[in-house]
Amino acid sequence: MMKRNKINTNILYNGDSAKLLADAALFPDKSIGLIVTSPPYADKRKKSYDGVHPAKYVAWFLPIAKELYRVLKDDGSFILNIKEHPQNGERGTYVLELILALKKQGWFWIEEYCWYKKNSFPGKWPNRFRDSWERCLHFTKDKEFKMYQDAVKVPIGDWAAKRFKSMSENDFIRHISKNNSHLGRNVSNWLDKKKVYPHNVIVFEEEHRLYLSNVVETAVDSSNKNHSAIFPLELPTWFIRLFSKKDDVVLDPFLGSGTTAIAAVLHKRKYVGIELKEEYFKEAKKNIKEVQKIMTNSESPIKKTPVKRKISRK
Amino acid sequence: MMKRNKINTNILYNGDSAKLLADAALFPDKSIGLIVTSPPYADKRKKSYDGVHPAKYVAWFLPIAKELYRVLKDDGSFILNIKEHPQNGERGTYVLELILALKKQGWFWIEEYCWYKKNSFPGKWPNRFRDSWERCLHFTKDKEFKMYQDAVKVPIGDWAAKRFKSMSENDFIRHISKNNSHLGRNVSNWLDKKKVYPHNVIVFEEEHRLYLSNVVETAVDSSNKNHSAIFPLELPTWFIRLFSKKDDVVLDPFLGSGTTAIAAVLHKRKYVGIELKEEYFKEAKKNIKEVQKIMTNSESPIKKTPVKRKISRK
DNA sequence: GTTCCGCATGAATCGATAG
DNA sequence: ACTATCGATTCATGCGGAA
Repeated sequence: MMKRNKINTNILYNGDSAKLLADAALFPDKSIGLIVTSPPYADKRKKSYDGVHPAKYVAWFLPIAKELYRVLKDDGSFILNIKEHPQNGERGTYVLELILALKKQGWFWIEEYCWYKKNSFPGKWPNRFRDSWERCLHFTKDKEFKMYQDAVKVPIGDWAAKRFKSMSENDFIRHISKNNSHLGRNVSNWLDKKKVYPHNVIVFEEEHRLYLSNVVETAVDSSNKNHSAIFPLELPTWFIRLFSKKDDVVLDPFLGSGTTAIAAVLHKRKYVGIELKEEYFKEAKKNIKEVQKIMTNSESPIKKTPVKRKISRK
Repeated sequence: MMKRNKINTNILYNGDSAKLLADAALFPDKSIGLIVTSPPYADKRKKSYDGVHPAKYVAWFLPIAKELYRVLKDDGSFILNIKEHPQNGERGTYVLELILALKKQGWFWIEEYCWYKKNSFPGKWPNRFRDSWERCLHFTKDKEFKMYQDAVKVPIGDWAAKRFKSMSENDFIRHISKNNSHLGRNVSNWLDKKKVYPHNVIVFEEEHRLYLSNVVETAVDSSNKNHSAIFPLELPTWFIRLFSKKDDVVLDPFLGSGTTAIAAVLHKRKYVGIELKEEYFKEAKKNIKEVQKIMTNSESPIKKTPVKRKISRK
């Protein structure tokens, strides 16, 4: 029988994903429960990241995906956040080609979640509107996989979330019970109980906001600020809740400044991160350390109500 | 010089799109300004429509697309509303393959709009959530094409958030007590405020609702009710406003019960529709006739405020 | 302690200009 | 002709200061 190494967790590697992942001593077979990543997009951010030419994108990604397949547990999931940019006025096709290629590699393309980003970059062009959504592609090795749907249930939504967004829940209940007798006090129960499953369009409304203690917020903020890719904490959080449980190992082979790992730590998952650029690597390390410190001190740094900030966000 | 026939407009054909479109006497080159359609999806709705096997979908669609290319004006647009269904637990790839194949045919893939359907079909599955979005693929023949962005501008910002922020508590209470008209007093001011360009996620909120006179509503309702593909009037309307102007010719080669044509008539565009099933063809004809009748009687049957309904919507 | 208004800014894109 | 750079365009959000 083959001897299987145990994977080192809660660790960051500064290096090339393709090479590091290929090292079975570092990354044993089937040692990862969930992969969540947002790789560098093709031909973008040349200055701050290593741009990959669109025509070579699939070829560049496939060897990495092959190792991801190897290291993922059979019932694990691989979430790929990506969106093709316009090139010469039309959308590039490399993401479509990548999906087809990954399937040939053995992956099942279970689902395409739509991440609807309401605050997309402004701008105006003669041929298109602002790009306000990205693909979150869900791949698995097996058609049977772990999915913890209850972990991402949301308040019933439309009503409360949309129309009374700016009010806290308590204010909301107070107003209702004061002014509208036919809804009465049950609203409180109703709000607590009435949680529903989300759908495959992911929108981070007020109810998804994570309110963190100051230190964590600062760490997260700085992770978002200096990395050119905005990957809000809420996004990996959602998938970590949905596709992993406590103590599972979460891998991000393009960690950036650490958002996926931070989300993992906050949810008591183990993380493994890889980042090529030393600058981001160092920052990720620093940010994660901050969050870990909090986690050892407090049981639950995730608040459901805003925490007064001491430190300016600047 | 080649003699060019003029296309007959405001007409429906009961027959096969591939064959009818190939008839250059009926459909001269470059005679159509905009194509909006939601073709039968692969392998679905077998009972009510002609299902196409997923593996044969691209091959089935390409000859049609070739004729669409021929009949479309050089500065026109082709909007394809489609979404692959899960098959054996994973998403099918035929839509991806179709995009790639259409590009080979000469089409430019300008954009993929995401139609976010908030009230998606209910259901619960172990491996996926409810499917709440569909692709609206935008193809053109040329990188220069007509786009009337001002025609689809929307009131600024996100509804509820801004609205309630600027309302006094009194307004808010009155608002609640009014209950189901979410429009309090101040909101009318608010609605008149600045309009902004939308983005590439299409959500039909309250402000997009089209309030129609009773007869039109009845026609539209019945068109939606009996056709198995739910294609709300708002969807073709949005694209018709965005990519065509008055008197342009709008084609839907899979007309169903007439929604695209109804939207065209309501906006004083000319329509051409093709529908294979006689049942839908007849219904479309009836529905469109109703709407046309209204249009000759009234200048603008599109109301911005609700019209009292005489007939229950069920 | 609140709410409100103003302002900076962010995974952008196109077209023109320059090399 | 082809690539590189720059300016113009645009809006949701969160923060800071004022009322």
